[in-house]
Order: sequence, then C-alpha cells, then structure tokens
Amino acid sequence: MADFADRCDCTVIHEDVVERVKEVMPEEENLYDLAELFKVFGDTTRIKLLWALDKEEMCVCDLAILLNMTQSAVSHQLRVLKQARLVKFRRDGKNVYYSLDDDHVKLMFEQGLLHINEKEPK
Amino acid sequence: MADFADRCDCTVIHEDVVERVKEVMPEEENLYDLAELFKVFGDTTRIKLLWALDKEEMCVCDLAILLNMTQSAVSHQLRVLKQARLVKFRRDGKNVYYSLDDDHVKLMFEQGLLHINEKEPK
DNA sequence: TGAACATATGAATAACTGTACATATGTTAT
DNA sequence: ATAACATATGTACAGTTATTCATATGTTCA
Repeated sequence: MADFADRCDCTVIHEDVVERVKEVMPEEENLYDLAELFKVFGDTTRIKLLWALDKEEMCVCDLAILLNMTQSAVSHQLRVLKQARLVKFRRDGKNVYYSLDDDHVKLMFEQGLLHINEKEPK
Repeated sequence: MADFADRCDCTVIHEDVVERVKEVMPEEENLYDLAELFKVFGDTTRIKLLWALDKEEMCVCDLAILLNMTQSAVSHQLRVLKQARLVKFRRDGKNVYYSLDDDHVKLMFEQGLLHINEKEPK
C-alpha cells in the first residue's frame, strides 16, 4: 500500500493510478540488476570491446591495439565484462583469448541503434 | 591502418584479426551515442521511471510517491529521460504528465532480464 | 492580485568510475 | 633458473553523477 501522507494533493485523486502501476513494477532486486547490466553497456570502451568480441575472439593486447588503449585499461574493463557474465575467456600459452558469452547483447545494441537513428535529427 | 608500433609482439601474428574486426566496427560517433543511451538505463531510478511510464502516463508528484523520492529528484531524472528522447510530456493545468516515447525500451529491458535470469545462479 | 499547488532548475556535495602508472602473477623458451 | 612476454591487479586521481536543499517558474482559483 502506498504512503500518501503529506505529499502532493493531486495524488489523492491519482491514488488508483499509483496502485495500478505499483502492481506491475518488477522486484526491486531485478530492477537493480537490470540497471547494473546497463551500466556495463554505458561506456564506449566496453561497447567497443563487446562489439569486437562479438565479431571474433581476441586476446588482450590485440584489443588494446584495436581500441588504441593501454593493456591495463583493457584488462580492467574486461574484468567488468567478466563479472557481468558477458564474456568468456580461455588461456592459450601466454595469451588469454576473450569472446562474447551472451546472445542478447547484439539484439540490445540493435534496439539501441534503432532508437538513436529514429530520433536522430537532434 | 592499425598502428602496430612498439606494442605486444603477438599482434604481429594477429594483425589480420585486428584488421578484420576494425572493418566491422561501427562509427565512433554511433558507439558513443549508444553508450550514452545505455548510460541513461544504467540507473535504478530511471529504470523505474521508464517501467512505470511504459505502463501508464503519470504526473511528477505521483512518480515521486510511487518511487518514494523527492519531487526534485524525480524531476531531475525526468529531464535526463527527456534529453534522451525516451519520454514525452503534456501539461494539464498544474500537472505535467509524462509518458514513454520509445518502442524499443521494453524490448531492451526484456533482453536485459533474459540475460540476468540466464546467468542467475551467481 | 495573491495564495496555494505543481514542476523545474541552480548549486553543493558525497559517492562512484575510468584511466594511467607501477608492479605482481603466470607462461614459455633458452 | 632466468629472461622476455602477456595479462592481472592495487593505488591514485581526475572527471562524472545522483541526490538534497533552496528557490524560481508556471498554473489555478478565490
């Protein structure tokens, strides 16, 4: 039950609306996880990494070259992607090869680009 | 052409890989915009707002009640959603009613939840 | 016109985040 | 074992961000 104490008056009228919406809101935990996931996508470097790894398996130093970044920076960001379960990796000698470990990433990116292009004309 | 100067040796071997991937990478600008969009999704408050507004049009103070937040905080976040062209609004008397202005949001959220639930068992 | 309500906005602050630098760990070959 | 390479990680720091508080703007009604 919502708490309508000492707030806007208009909400008394809209009480039913708030209740209706409240019922369809997902679990707090799921919303938190969802935000955490999108946070991972909210960085150009990580977007690039995911895009690259969706195309082909690559080792860290190659990714560093591709993105023109420090090996350290790439490694740090790969850790974030690892924690989010978005990439997997295998060791082969001195190299560690990363690749995409998610089927939804591409679809989400595509939807994102759709939004961007639709609203394009600033 | 990639710059392979004074970097890892292994990249000399992988030069073709880097070149191949480089060719399929989207425009820098698109990737930036994409990250910006996801950044908007990367916050629990905004996720909640979008979810609520996807269900029903609501005014600011109702949203504040629903999310148990300050009117000011909600207003600030709605501004972010406005700038990202994710919500639209109409004034009716003293109230301003916001609603979702994007067809892709829901699909992206669903994909996100799919990922989360798939990888669930921590 | 002025009072009350609803929303927007500016400023300040605490918390968070991405990168660079230095260094540690892990692997191979000699 | 040791040197060289590849990757990971700890620390520090600059830049960003979400919220709060105070206040301004906009709207209605008496």
